[in-house]
Order: sequence, then structure tokens, then C-alpha cells
Amino acid sequence: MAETRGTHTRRAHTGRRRNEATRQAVLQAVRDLLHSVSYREVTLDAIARRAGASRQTLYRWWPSRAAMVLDGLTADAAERVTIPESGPLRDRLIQFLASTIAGIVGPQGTGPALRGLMAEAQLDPEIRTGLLQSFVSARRQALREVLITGQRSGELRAETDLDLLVDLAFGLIWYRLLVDHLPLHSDVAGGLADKLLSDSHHPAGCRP
Amino acid sequence: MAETRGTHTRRAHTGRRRNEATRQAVLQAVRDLLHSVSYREVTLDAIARRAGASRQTLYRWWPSRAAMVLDGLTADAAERVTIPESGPLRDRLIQFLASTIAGIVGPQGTGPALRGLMAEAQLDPEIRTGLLQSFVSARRQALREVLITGQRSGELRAETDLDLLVDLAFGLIWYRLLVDHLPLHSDVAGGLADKLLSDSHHPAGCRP
Amino acid sequence: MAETRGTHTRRAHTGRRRNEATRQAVLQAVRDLLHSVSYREVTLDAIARRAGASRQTLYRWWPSRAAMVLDGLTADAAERVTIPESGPLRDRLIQFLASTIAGIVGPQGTGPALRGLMAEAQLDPEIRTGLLQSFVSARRQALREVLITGQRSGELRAETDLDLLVDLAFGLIWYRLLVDHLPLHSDVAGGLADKLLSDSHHPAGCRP
Amino acid sequence: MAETRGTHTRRAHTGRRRNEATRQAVLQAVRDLLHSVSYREVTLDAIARRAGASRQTLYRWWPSRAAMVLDGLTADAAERVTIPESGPLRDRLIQFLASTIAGIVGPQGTGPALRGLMAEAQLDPEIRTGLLQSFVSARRQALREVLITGQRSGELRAETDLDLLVDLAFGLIWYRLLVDHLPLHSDVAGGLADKLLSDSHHPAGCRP
DNA sequence: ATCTAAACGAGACGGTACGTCAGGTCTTGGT
DNA sequence: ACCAAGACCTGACGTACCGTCTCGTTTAGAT
Repeated sequence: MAETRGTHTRRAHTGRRRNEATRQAVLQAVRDLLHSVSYREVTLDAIARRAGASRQTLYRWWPSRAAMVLDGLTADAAERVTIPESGPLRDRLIQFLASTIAGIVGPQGTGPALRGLMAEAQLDPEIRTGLLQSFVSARRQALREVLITGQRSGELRAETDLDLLVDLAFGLIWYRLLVDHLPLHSDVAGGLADKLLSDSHHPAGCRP
Repeated sequence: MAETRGTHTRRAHTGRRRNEATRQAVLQAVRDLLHSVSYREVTLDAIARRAGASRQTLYRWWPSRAAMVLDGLTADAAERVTIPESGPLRDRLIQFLASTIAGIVGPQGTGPALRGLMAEAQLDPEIRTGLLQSFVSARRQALREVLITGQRSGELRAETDLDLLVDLAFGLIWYRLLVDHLPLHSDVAGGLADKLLSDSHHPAGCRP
Repeated sequence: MAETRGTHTRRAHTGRRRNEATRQAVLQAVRDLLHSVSYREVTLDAIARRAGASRQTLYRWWPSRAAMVLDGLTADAAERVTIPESGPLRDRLIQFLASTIAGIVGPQGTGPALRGLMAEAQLDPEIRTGLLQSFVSARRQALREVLITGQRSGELRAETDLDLLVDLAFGLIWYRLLVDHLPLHSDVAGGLADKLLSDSHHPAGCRP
Repeated sequence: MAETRGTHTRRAHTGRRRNEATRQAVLQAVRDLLHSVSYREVTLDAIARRAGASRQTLYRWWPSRAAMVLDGLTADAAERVTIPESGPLRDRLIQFLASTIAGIVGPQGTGPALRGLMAEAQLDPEIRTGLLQSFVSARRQALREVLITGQRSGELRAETDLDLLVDLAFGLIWYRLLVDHLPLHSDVAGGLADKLLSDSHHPAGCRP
């Protein structure tokens, strides 16, 4: 089993290389379908047909449909969300949340992909603990860093439960996305940031 | 692995009128399956087999699997969550949130059913706008009433955005349930309530 | 299949019955395809499509494609071949062989089915020892009986190796069918019968 | 279960000219597989893997799997079967038939290859009229020459239908090989030869 | 007491999608 | 020029589940 790679020169690759155009076509097909039909109709057959690829090629490169959805998602999320480096914590927080939401909503947003990924995660525990959690933890870590910076600058109490704040923020976003009872809009970022930064002590505590 | 017929004893046909025993057997079968296997394996065949019913009977009384899941859910949620009538807002809020969470987690909790319902809602927009939203709006209305009572008593500012608070609360609960990155526990109710009731104005606002 | 449970009276069949029309449609579809395309193109998909049935129905009733082919074959062969009861052995033999060949050749003959069955038997040893041999042994037994009658009447030596004669007869027929180097025609029955009944002792044996 | 690379030693690429070692490795791989697994498992992948060749190389040199099987067969059959030049017709016939059968049966025999070739021929009419018939006609011609010599020497009637005799002989051999209901053994050559040479006139005709 | 109509189990049926496999073709880089 | 490796599309395979459809049985409730 041990495949030494030490001094022995790495064997050169032989055989045809992966077709990057096909990879892009598949990811684009997934995106297109997610935006046009219900997730139940995003079948591997439909993806393959639209991408002009074969099911076999899909299975060669992705272990599951969820992996395809996630593949087109990860780059997106990292690109779209800007992690502001300077300014007051509140401003930086609003910028993070607003850009996060902006990347989800809209005709080109990742909303449908996120919904699909969440559906898969509920259907299959392995996808939940595997793909979904790894995706989510990256996003959580990004927000966490914004908040930690705030703690260092004294804009946020050191003893604040960051997990609670992070879950409140992403919880609200996911909830509105998944249930769709109220529109998800970047405008909510302000109110959300205020709430996250508000003093947890009861208002009464302010009175003398 | 041999699929048992559940705990149901042989039921007589009732003729003419709907057989309530069958209805209960089906709902129990759904609950049992939700707690023992992944939602993908909660097929109509499996439900019918375990309930000792036929698929035809299932289709006669429920339009979809999601409807079965929801059917066993609605009564549950209403029963388990107590809407406290008196006491300080913070206490009443904590009680509501803690009982909500307690009804979800645990070996007999509704967590798996909620996950399944959410999966269906993402797979099919009609279920989202139909079943899921009607279920969710009932829960939202219950929390809303707790908060409104707080507004009337002056414990909560009148201009507070209730939708935001409600979404923050349920958002966090759903998020932890669906992503499962952190355990969902009633203990979080305290911190969550504090955050919901905290003064959204920046701490600076307290200074004279 | 029958699962008796002691004294408890045998439960009557419940559930929808097998659709005989579908069975006939499938067998007819197999026959049609065998006569119109190469055996490689007689796929289950093609059969299902032509029969207006689903693949699942095919799998429900037949364990393999070979079984379908054989199913449509068995009745045919038994119907078409007449086993003559009276007359000189040579006449009866000719009649048997000619009717056998006549059932194989021609636009409605079983030739294509036999070819397909033989192909499957070579691809899969289990089909050879199972389906093919059981089919073949029935045909062999029929011819054997014609010859045994001849032995009883003294028209054929008692010590004749019947297996050899039977194999010679069916061997020639299968060989011409499978290789197709010479047309298979009922006319060959006369020469074939003469050869089978000829004195195996060297012509010299006739001299006193 | 691990598919070995056969017994072949590492071959150098030769470039430019066809690599005879590769050709032999492929033919040997086909032979090995034919003797060890069912014909359905003699896939091009399996052959390529075992021969240490690529599928492309297979396609470069042989138009089809049947051609590979036949390639390894033709030389074999010609080598193994001796066409006796002298002696009584009966002896020469027995020798021809016995050596033919001996080349088919046994652990190194061509039986599995013949079966595979016959399967392909039934699956695809082009292979039947192309490869199979050309192979068969060579074998038929060889037997025919034995019989013609017999006619010239007066040991066989001049008006005998040689095609009938040839088909009877090869028919029986193929039939026993393909159906496998009785063992194919060289011992049958004697009885077969006697039958082929027997007087087609009814035994009764000998009596005065 | 008989009749009727609905509920019910069993299970056949036409579909759709799955995940896998083999066949042929093409590309890449090495000999 | 030849070769091994392997990506790729095509299309068949066998399975699972879906939603619908007979069947024959059972029984509440109307006659």
C-alpha cells in the first residue's frame, strides 16, 4: 500500500488529461438547472444532457450530485464575499453580511445551490457531516475573524460568545433563504449587525 | 435488517369509515423511520410495510410524503411548546425557546421530522410555499405573541422589528438543527433571549 | 413460493393479477425483433419499448433475456413438430425431421430464436446447462421415441447407439442453422433419414 | 481476484514496426481468458489488462473481438489436425475426426474459442457470414478432400452427397460442443466414421 | 337480514432515475 | 511509427421507488 514518493522520481502522467472545458460545462449546467427548475429535476441525466457530457464522466470526477453543487459553490462564495480589513467593526460587519447576502440572492446568486446542498444534507447524514459542514465552517470562520478583530480592538467584549453571534447571523440568512417566508435582502445587514453588536445586558441596566 | 411490521397488532378493516388505527400506525411508522434511518430511506414502501398498510391507503389520505411527516409534526409542536402567560418577558421568552428546543432534540424529538420536511421543501417549491410555510408561520405567530405582549408591557420597544427577532430565534435553532455543527440544546435559550432583548442601539447610546 | 403455515387455511391470492396481454405482447415483441434485427439489438429496452411494457415488468416475470426467448420457443416447437404414430420408420422419421426443419425456417420460423438462445448459452454457462439443455433434451427425447418405436418394430437394430443418431440429426440441423453456409430446407430430411437408418456395418457385411 | 498482468514480461516499446511480442501477448491473453472465465467476461478491457496492452492497440490490429478469437484459432486448427494421406478411407476418416476432436477438447483445446466465435456469429450476422463461414469452410474443405480421395479410390460412391456427410460430421461435433449435453470425446470418431460410410440403402436391400 | 359502497391489503404495471459497465474513439506523452 | 494510459460519449444493464391501477375481502351503515 505504501507508495513511496521520496527520492524516486515522480512517474510522469500518461494518458489523456481531464478536459477543463467539460468540467466548466458541467458546473455551468448545474448552475443553470438550479436556477430554472426544482432541485428534484436536477438529475444527473439532465446535467449530463445539458453539459453535453456523459453520466460516466460525471461519476468519474464527482462522487455525488451534492459534490457538484458544492464545487460550483465554493469558489463563488469566496470570490463574492469581501472581508473588509479596516473601518469600524459595525461597518465591516455590515459589509460582510451584505456581500454575503448579495452573493446569495439575485438571478445569478448561489441561493438555489445552497438550497440544493441543504436538501442533500438532510437526505444523507454523510453529506451533512462531510460536504455541508466543511462548506459551512469555512464561511463561519470568515465571519469569526471579523468579530475577533473587533474583540482585539475593544469594539466587542472579549467574553462574547462568538459561536452564538455567528449562528445568529448565518441562521437568519439560511432561515429566510430556506423557508422563503420573507425576502432575503442585503438591507437586513444593518439591523442584523446592530443586533449582533448590541449590549446583551438588559436595557434596564443602563438606567441609573 | 428484516423489516418488522412495527409494533402494530392486526387491525380489522372498518369499512366505509376511515380506520383511525391505520392512521396512527402510519404516523408512528413515519416517526420510527425518521428516527432510525436517513430520510432518503423513508420511502413510501418502507412506511407502508412498517405500518402494515398499503401504498394505496397512504395515497388515499395524504397527498405526499411531506404531508405525512407534517401531520405527525403539527400536533406535536403545539403540544410541547408552552406559551407562558405571565412573568417577565425574559423569563417567558426563555421558557418558549427552551421548550421549543426541547421538543426538537432528544430521542423522541421532532428533529428528524423537521429535517425531512425541510428536505422536501427544498426539493419541491410547492411544498415550500405550501406545507413548510404554513407550519413555520404558526410557530412564528406563537413567538410573535410572546414578544407583542412584551411590547404592550413596555419591556420591549414598540418600534422593534419583530420579524427580525423571530427570524433570529428560529434561524439559530434551524441552523443548528440542519447543519449540526454544534449541538442544539435548551441551554442556549438564555443567551439567545438576552440577545433578542438587548438594546440594539450602540452601547454609546447609554451615555448621557 | 407457496408458504404453508400449518393448519391455518391457505390465504387466497390478493392483489392484481398478471396481465396475460402483456405477457403475449412481450413474447410477440421478442419474436418480432428476432426476425428483424440482429440478436445484439434485441435489448431489453427494445423489447420493452416494442411491447409497450416497462423493463421492470420484464424482470418481474423472466429472469433473463434467454428465458424470454425460450418462453416463446417452447410452445412453438411442441406445436409445430408432429410425432407421427404409424407408418414405416423411414416415413415417420422423415416426417419428424421435415416438420422440425419447417418450424425453424421460413419467415415465421423459430430459427432466429434458436440462434439467440444458442448465443446466450455460449456467453453464460449457467444458461447453457440450464435453459438450453432442458430445451434440447425435450427435443431429443421426442426424436428418441420415434427411433425406439423403430427398434421395437425391428426396423432398427436394437443395439444401435440412439444418442449418436439423435446427435447426427440435430447436429446437422443446428450446424446449418448456426453457420448458415448452406440453406436449411426440409428437403434434406429424406437424405438425412436414409443416412440415419443406413447399415452402419461396412457394405462388405452384405456379402455372404 | 486481483487481475494479474498475465505471464508476460515487460516489453519494450519498439516504435515504428508492429510489436510481434504484443501480438502474441494479446492472443495468449485471449486464450487464457477463454479457458478461465465465461465468454461474457472476455471483455476488451480484460484482454488489454492481461496482455499489458492498451485497448487502442487491440483496435489497431483487429477489427473485433471475434477476429482476435479467430486469429488464435486458425493456426491452431491447421496445426493440430492431420490430414492423412494414405490408408483405407475409414482409417483416414477416423484419424481426421479424432484429431479434430482432440484439438477441441482438453485443457488446451480450442473449444472455448469455438464457443466464443459461435456466440459472436449469432450476435452479429456480419461475423457469421464473414469470419465464421471462412473459418468453417476451410475445415469443411479439409474433410471434403479426405472424402474425395475416397471417392477416387472407389471406397465411397461417386454420387454421395459430400455436403451431407461433411455437415453430419461437423454438425455432431459442434452440437456436442455447444450444447454440452454429452461429453465430446475422440472415441466417437469410430462410430461417426462408420455412419458416414455406411450404405445409405436400406439394410433390407441387402437381402436376396 | 340483506344490500351497498367505501376502506383496505396485496401487488401488477408503466415510468424515471440511479449507479455501473463495456464498447469504441480520441488525446497525451513517451519510446 | 508505435505504444500504454486513460478521458470521453454512447448506450445497455439491473435495481429502486414512484404514482396509478386492478383485484378480492371486509365491514359500517342504509334498506
